Amino acid sequence: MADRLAGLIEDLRSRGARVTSARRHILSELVGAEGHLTADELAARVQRAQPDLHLSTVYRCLDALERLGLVDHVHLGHGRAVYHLTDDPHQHLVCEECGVVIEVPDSTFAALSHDLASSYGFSIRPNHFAVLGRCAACGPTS
Amino acid sequence: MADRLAGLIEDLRSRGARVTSARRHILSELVGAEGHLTADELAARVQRAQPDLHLSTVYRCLDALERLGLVDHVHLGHGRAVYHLTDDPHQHLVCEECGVVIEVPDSTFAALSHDLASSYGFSIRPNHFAVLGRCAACGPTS
DNA sequence: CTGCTTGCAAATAGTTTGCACGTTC
DNA sequence: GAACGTGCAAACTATTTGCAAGCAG
Repeated sequence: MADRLAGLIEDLRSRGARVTSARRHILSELVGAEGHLTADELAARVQRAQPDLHLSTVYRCLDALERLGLVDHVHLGHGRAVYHLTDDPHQHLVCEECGVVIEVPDSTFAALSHDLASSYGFSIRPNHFAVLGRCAACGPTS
Repeated sequence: MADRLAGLIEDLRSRGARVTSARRHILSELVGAEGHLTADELAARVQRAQPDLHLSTVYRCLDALERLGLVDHVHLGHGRAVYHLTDDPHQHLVCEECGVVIEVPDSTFAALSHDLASSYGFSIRPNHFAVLGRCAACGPTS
């Protein structure tokens, strides 16, 4: 876990981006949470250690990290986006009833991805879409 | 086409909802456009015939129509939602580069839907998610 | 006529931006 | 010390809501 963070920091540095306190904390929280954090949540968590970190800084950091390819975001339907690290590729199932987010391996979408490529020439962007529906606990759509 | 509109109006009436000028126009535009309209676009089109129709009314109408099951909306990633009629079920592929929306039949997702149901007990909500990626014209993710 | 609908203005949520100051390399 | 990053306030976009007036049933 500490190794993973160290690797990410190293990535940052090696691509010529500056390693700041805000970025270090944000990456650290993302590693700790294993993804799925909104900008809000991320700000709240980092602020426990660094109270004057502003929400807009979180957005700018995430934007920079995304541009560098370390982070990606997914829109979960009703506005708010969640951010996660790009290593450990996965897709998201979101329950519209209870809001739970289930991670599923990329391989689940391999067949679909292939079909869409051959039928429509369309390339799915990995890690960047959420599938909406209802989870097992909430039962099928009534 | 006129028949389709008449059927929708009838649906409205039979479920006890009031048939207003705003609702009639909105349904008419949705039929004419074959879906994929944002609230903005919808307002602009209806305003050609009924200039004082307010955007908030469009949202309220769409909300009512959605509650009645005639209309559904999809979030295309960066905020704005598009609305479409619920008959003629289909899914949406959205190109992140050029924004084009490609409709594909529900059947394309049948296998995925089945897999997710059996592996995770998760029921995909039909017609309510968009798949992001890149269209044939824009080429695969660089 | 009674309540569902609408127009309008103002509020909200999520995110972005301008600018002056602080920090990293 | 030059360029990049951050804090803060204000702008912006998409959508929702309160309220008084309007129209459908």
